[in-house]
Order: sequence, then C-alpha cells, then structure tokens
Amino acid sequence: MLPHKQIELSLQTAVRAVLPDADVAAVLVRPCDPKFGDYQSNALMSLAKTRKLNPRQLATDVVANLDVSAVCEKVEIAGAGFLNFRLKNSLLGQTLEAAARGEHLFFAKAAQPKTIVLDFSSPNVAKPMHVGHIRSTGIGDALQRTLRLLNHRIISDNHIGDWGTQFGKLLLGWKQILNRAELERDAITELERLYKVINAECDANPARLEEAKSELVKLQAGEAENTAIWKEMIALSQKQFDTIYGRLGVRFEQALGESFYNPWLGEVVNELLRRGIARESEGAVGVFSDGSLPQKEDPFLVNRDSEWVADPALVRKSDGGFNYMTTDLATIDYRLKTWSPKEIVYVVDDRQSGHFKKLFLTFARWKSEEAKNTKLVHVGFGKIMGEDGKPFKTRSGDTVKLSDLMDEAEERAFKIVSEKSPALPETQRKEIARVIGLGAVKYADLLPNRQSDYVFSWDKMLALQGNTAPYLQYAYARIKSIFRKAAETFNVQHSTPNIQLAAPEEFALAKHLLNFGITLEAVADELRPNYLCNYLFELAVHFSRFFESCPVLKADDEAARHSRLALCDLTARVLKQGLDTLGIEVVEQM
RNA sequence: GCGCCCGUAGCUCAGUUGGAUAGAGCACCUGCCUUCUAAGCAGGUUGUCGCGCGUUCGAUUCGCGCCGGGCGCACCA
Repeated sequence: MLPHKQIELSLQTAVRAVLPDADVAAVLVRPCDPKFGDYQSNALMSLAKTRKLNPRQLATDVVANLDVSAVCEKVEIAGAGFLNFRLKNSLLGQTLEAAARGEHLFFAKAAQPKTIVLDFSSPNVAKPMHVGHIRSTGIGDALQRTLRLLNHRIISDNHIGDWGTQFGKLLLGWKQILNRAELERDAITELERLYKVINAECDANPARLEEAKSELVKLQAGEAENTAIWKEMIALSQKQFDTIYGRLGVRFEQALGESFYNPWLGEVVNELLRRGIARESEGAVGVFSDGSLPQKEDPFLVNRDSEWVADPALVRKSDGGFNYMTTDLATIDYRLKTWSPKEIVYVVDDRQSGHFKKLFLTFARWKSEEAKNTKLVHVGFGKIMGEDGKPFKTRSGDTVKLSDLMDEAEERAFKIVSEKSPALPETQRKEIARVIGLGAVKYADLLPNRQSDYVFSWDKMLALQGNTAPYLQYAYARIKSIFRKAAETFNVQHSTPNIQLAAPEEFALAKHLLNFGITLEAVADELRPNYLCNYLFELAVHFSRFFESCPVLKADDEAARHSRLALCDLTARVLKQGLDTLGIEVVEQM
C-alpha cells in the first residue's frame, strides 16, 4: 500500500476513535508544500467546524490516537489545525525499491471496478473531421485510458452521426451532380461538396428543398436505392474515420451510430405518450415540464418577456420524423440493457448542456428505477479560439480539417527536429516529428481546464518550451540517453538497487513519483485530464533539476550510480505511462 | 428578456473536500555547454484574484447584487 494511503487509513481510524459517528470518507491527505511536509490533512478543521469544536483541540485528540510511526516522522499540528506528515526516508526508499522491482508504479487499481460507458468523438458521416472533434476525441480518449489503467471496465462508444435530415440533400446531390472521379480521389471532399451545393440550392429554391425531403422520406422508408447509397456514404466515411483514428491512436470498443437505434424510436415516443410523459403540441410531440423543479432550474421552461413559457424536449417532429432527443433516449436504454453500466459519460461541447439536462431528466421520468442506479454525466468543454479571439478557422474562413492539422503539426515538428538533430537519418527524424507534432497538439488541448475556451496557437504548442508535450518527451529522451551511455560504459546490472537519496533534488523527484496515483485518481474522479498534464510537467521539472545537479554515470561511487539509475528508470516509466495515459507517445531519442 | 459558462501577472493559462506568504509557461533582464541531449538549469521583475456586500477562525474557491465577455433558448445535431 502506498504511504499516503496508509496515513489516510490510520488517520481515519484515529478520527473514528475520537468521533465515533463521524463520516471519515472526507478525511483525506494531500501532497503539500514541502516546507510544511510531504502530506497534509485539513479535514479536522471542517469536522471541528460542523461540530463546533476547537480545531486545535480536536487535532490534538486525534493525534493522540494516531499511530503512523511506521510511515512518518512525528506528526505536526500546525496553523488552525492542519496535520503535517513527513515521510520516513526509510519508507520512501522501500517504496521506490518496490517500484524498481516492478511491484507497482505508484498507483493502485480501483478496489471496486466500475463499468462505464464513455461516449465521445461522434463525427458525422459525409463530413470531414475538423478541429471541433479534437477536444471530444482527445479528452474522451485520455479518460478511457485513465479509467482503464485504474482497472475500470470501459465501453467507449463512438455515436457516429449517420442519420438525419442532411441525408436528403446528400442523396439528391449524389444522384444528380456526383463526380465519380472526385469521389474516388477524395470521397469526403466530394461528399462535402454535394452537401454544400444542394444546401445552397435549397436555401434559394423551396422546390429543391422539397426534392431533398422526398429523398429523405424514401431513405427513411427503407427504399432500396437510397439505402444502398446511404450505406456507401457510411462506408466511405468509415475509411476516413479509420485513417484519422489510426493516426491519433484512438480506439473504440463500439461504434454504434445513430441509425442503429432507428428500430426503437417509434416505441420510445409511443411509450412516452402512453404514460403521459410526452404530449402533442403544434403537431409535434414533446416532453414538457412536470413542475417538479423551481422555474429557474427547470430546463423545460424558458423566460420570455418576464413570463415562463414551455421549452419542451421534442421527441417527434410534426412531419413524423424523430430527432436526436429520441435517439439519445433509445441509446441510454440500449446501453443500460446491454452493459448495465454504473455510469454513462458524454464528452460533448458545453453548448449542449441544455440538451443533456433535458435528456437526463426525461430519462429519469421514463425509467425511474434504472435512472436511480445509473449516473449520467455530461463532461462539457469549451471552444477552440483563434489568436484573433474568434473561433479557430483557416485564413479563408473554413473549419480546419483534422488531417490538415496533423499534417501541419508534423511538418512544423520536422523542421525543428531537423534543426536540433541534423545528424539523425531522415526516416528517424520523420518518426520523431510525427510523435512530437501529434503530442504537442494533443497536450495543448488537454492542458487547459476543459470547461474554458482556449486559444489555439501553433507557436505556443510547438515552441517546444515550457509546459508542452515536447518538454516532457525531451525529459524522457534524456533519460534514455543516459541508459544508452550506461550500456556502452558499464555492465548493465539487473539486480535490485538500493535507493539511497541524498541531494535535495533526489528527494524532491522521489517524492513526486509517489504522487502519480493520487493524480490518476483525481483525473478519474473529476474527469479532468489536465491534472495529469500538470503532474507530468512537474515531474519533468523535478527530473531536469536532478539531471543538472546530480551526475548519474559520473556519480561518486557505484552505489550512488545504481541508485540514481534506478531513479531515472522510475521517472522514465512514470513519464511514459503518464503520457500514454494522455494518448501521447514517446521517442527514445530526439 | 431568461438561463448556463467565464473574468487570476503585459500575454496564454493552472489553482484538487473553503486553508498557511495565490502559481506556471511565454515575454523581458543576468549567469551556466572541453563533463550523462542547452528543446535544458539557476536567479531577477510582474497581481485591487472584474467590483461590492455577506457567511466563516479563514474566501480566488460558497451565497446575493452589480459590471464586462461568450454560449444557449421547439421541430439541425
């Protein structure tokens, strides 16, 4: 068991001894400012507050019942009632040695693994994937990797947009203006062109719109020709998705598109109608407020001219078609029946938060038992802005395609790699550029708090200085370089080294390694990969300081050399594992 | 109009149950490569945490009211 967990459990036991009825779940320890110690708990102050106790007195009583002598030096009570813990050096050494033997990598698997459905990325058929998909895909992938690492069962499901009104226009375009040669050359661009041309015509000419609608009706009715074309469009899009996800290194357990749920949509609406959850209005069918929430908090109400009016969740349009609320309801139902998840997490743009509020409330009304046992979570995120402060676009004002973005990242990285390491063969420089370019883009996207908008800047992410992926990859490459040199100079020893820490840089690095697991758990609890980014950046900073001031291969004696090599190896392993958890690769040399 | 999100250093942003003197990167200045990768390290400068009131031993964090910005408000997803 990792030291901080031992402290936590001992502390909880001590708290229970003093306050038998206290809820100790919130009695936790956190890494803290080194001037106070290695770990700190401030839980006693809030316990004292709710019970109107003197916090210093409570702390004194708890410490009297606390036995952490195997783990820590004397526990200090400080300030208003903080408990400060300083690890015993012997235990720190033992923990590192156990890690060096491969017994752990500073994190523990979840005691109670959960089944979680993760819904992310969700690109649309017949459209190019663009920057708008980076955040959902990158955050979603980092979350699935984190949760899997902690032993949870994750069903990642790509809810592809393969159904909807746009197919009427696409079908019309396919039949009338398709350029077969272009379709073979670049299918997505040609499909996009079809949509744009027909869409413009529909805007200008209602008769064209009627034509498109009738194509859609035929598709929805299962007419053979349109169904065949639709399937071909999906297949062509799937190729694009496969290429891009391949480059990104993102995998899904499932890719059940919207159309998968078509067979159930009619019954969903019928049941909602039958049970009075939905009703007809202006020809459409919608779910309206049931009045169970205060007006201000009710997503089914909107205030217009200081009057609260209905803002229903429509589940059937007046033309009889269904919309995405219906599909999403059927999707939840299917997921629950198929996988019995504890949670369903949607990694989707914050702008859809209103939709999810309505969706979750509607589902709770529809299937109240299931809803009680399942947590539905919307993990929202902000927009990507250009350096002009407006949504990120190309110079000509188009959305930036993901494939172009990745190409440019690799090209820019290649220039820098060639400049910094001209001696490396070109094939190797290309591979390094691929890993660094892609890593820089992914990291820049994961680093900001997900809920805020962030500014996309090539120069910032590929300046390759400061808190960027290349800085972390560089730290890793430097470690690997040490081991290459070590292999030339010494017989590489596989015996377990004794860790002996002396320099302050060694202690700081070692103690930071121990916090990997706390960080992973924080990412999992709050679904925020940026915590891991910051942890890894700090780890790289600690390593760089160590690297500057503590010679490894030229250490004073063999024992120190072995100890430092072990520290290097553990740092490399955590860096690699951590970056992998963010979906970012490393290179041995750069 | 109503709701949601945001406002922290010149710029871009962190800030983990409310905690101790609010942090990082960039930019700017000064040192450090005949010694493990200088894509680095060490040091220096930078703040009415939008404004006000309240709760609290303690507020960037919680509540209320303003100001400023973004987004969303029935048959697109």
